[in-house]
Amino acid sequence: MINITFPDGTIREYEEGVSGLDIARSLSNSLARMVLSINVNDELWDLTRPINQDAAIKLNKWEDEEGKHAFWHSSAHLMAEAIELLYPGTKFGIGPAIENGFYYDVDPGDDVVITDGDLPKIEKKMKELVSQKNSYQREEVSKEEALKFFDNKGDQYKTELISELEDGTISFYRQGSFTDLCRGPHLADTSPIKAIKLLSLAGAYWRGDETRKQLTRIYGVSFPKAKMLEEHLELLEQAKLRDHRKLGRELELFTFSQRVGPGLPLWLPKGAELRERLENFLKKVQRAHGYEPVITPHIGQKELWETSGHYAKYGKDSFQPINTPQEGEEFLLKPMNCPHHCEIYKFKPRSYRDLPVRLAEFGTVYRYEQSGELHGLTRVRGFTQDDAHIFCRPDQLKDEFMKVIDIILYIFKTLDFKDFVTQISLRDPEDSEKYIGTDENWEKAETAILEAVKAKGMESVVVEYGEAAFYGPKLDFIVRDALGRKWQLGTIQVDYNLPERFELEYIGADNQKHQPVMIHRAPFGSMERFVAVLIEHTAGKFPLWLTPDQAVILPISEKYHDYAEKVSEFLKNYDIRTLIDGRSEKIGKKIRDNELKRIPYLLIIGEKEQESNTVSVRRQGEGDKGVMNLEEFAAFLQNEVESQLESI
RNA sequence: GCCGAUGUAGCUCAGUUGGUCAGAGCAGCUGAUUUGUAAUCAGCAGGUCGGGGGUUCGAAUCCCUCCAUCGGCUCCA
Repeated sequence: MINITFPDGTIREYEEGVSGLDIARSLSNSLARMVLSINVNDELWDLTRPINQDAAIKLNKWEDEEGKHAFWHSSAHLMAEAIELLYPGTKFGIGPAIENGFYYDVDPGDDVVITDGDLPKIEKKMKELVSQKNSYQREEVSKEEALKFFDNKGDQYKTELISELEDGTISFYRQGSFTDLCRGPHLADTSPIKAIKLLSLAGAYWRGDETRKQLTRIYGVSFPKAKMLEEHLELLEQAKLRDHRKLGRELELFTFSQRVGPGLPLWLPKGAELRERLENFLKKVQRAHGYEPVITPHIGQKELWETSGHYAKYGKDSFQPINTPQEGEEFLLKPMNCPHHCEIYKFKPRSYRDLPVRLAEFGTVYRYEQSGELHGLTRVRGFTQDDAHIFCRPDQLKDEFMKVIDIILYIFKTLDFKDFVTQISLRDPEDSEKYIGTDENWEKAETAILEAVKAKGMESVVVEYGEAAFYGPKLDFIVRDALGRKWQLGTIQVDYNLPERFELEYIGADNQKHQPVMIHRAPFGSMERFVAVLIEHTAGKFPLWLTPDQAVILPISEKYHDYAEKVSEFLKNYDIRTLIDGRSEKIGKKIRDNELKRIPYLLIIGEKEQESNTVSVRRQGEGDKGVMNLEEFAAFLQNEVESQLESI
């Protein structure tokens, strides 16, 4: 007999060789039906794998990540089986469970192309296979056997994977006619997989390497209940309604023009209004934190970026130099603002007493992103960074870094961004070629970030190696869009390299020259990306202080149209933007209902209101706020905006 | 850049196997209506069917090519 310890601490005795499924059955039949995988001493196991010693276990159901993982991983194998039957000779890459479903990378051979239209066929085959209730069987194999098996099959992808594994750690899983190299765990059999949907198809380089073959990646999702699939698909549909590209057009915030060029957004009046409100908000915050605004041109001599090191690294893949009538003269559209700001720092000798110098600019930059990378407003070729560079003494670095963290957290809080991830991006220790600067400088910069983050008590921060900028490590703030894709917004980067390259200095208390440290930072990241994510987070219902049109004026008949115009003009003086409902408006547009719903205030005017120089105020979703004269309303609204900002 | 898909009026979409297939709704314009809030009525106007080539007696429909967009991959200063 062996002792099995449950998560709640209770211990029960079982026969040696008992399986997770046996244990679940011993507790209740319904549990046995719902359980999908098991943790044995914190290792993920199959339910059917025998337990031969005392162990602490946890049974994983659908609700547990580990349960879902096994479910989707098994679904991936099932899909592979279906594909192998439909496309004999297909070779398989990897097929993992992912956050929302699973995929498998397959190589059906050079003459075979799998397209969207084939997905239903594969789906159907999978469902057939499910009904066979094949079990997933684990088998430990030697490296030699494993290599031989896939060599016979001619699957070079699997043999490549196996050759990197250590003998004695290799296992196969079989279900039906399909055998895969796999660590597991898997479901006991296919029967729980009740609902399957293959979602999309994409090319994916083998092992993520651009120089290697591109396999066909098939994405799918599966569920234990048909209803759950329906709900999942419904959720995806809902998310599409919040897509910033759709709302951006509907709300008339921004557009693109093929004639202007891909990735070059055109901000429409309302979008520009929204953006301006955001910029003003940030300017106010920055003023309070000792930042000084600067303005620099959109181009600069190529030499600037040769000095910074950017040209050597990105020159070929950038917008190419601008030539002038002067032979040999070359300018670049600026892909970043740092060199310009460095030159501003150098404008005059700096004393240690002057530091930190914080130079801020909404700087528009141009980067030639790969065509396939462009994405609405989140990835564009011309965008405006809410950029600033802080030049400080080494002893001020940690404190300055922490202050920037405060600003970013404040802004995220203000805009109600709760679901963000913070990530420390360090260099890849294996690949020093990718980075400029000395090891010593990198050490210092990385240590500074780690210390600042620690001092801030940021616990959930993730450390990623190889994600650093080529000139320095950074702390990134990452937010998800409507469809769950991650986008980096705020960023803070520590840089010892540019100060060196630009020979920045200050005179210390010892009357000697010293080199300042530079912090690059952008709380929004870029106005474009930030607005995109903001649109998706708010579904186009912006907070009052940001919303482009804060009130809609409704004259109940044409007679009051002139008065409506007057009200609108009056409120403009208070920075309150209004729309006039067009039903009674001879010239003008009728406001669509869904648009009207997004405007927070409704001002109704009729005879009574016109005579008394007032408006009847309604707040969307809250009802009547009473009759107010125009000054009162302006004050009321401004008050609301203030209190909204203060309550943050 | 790579893989797959898509591209018909400002927007959302119909257009079966190539032969009145250039259509509808919304938006727009012109009249009428004057309404205290999820679509007032009538009429008009809108498109080299993404661009260019080709096949055909005939192409929105088939083929080639370029462009843009979408889903991914790679990239992301």
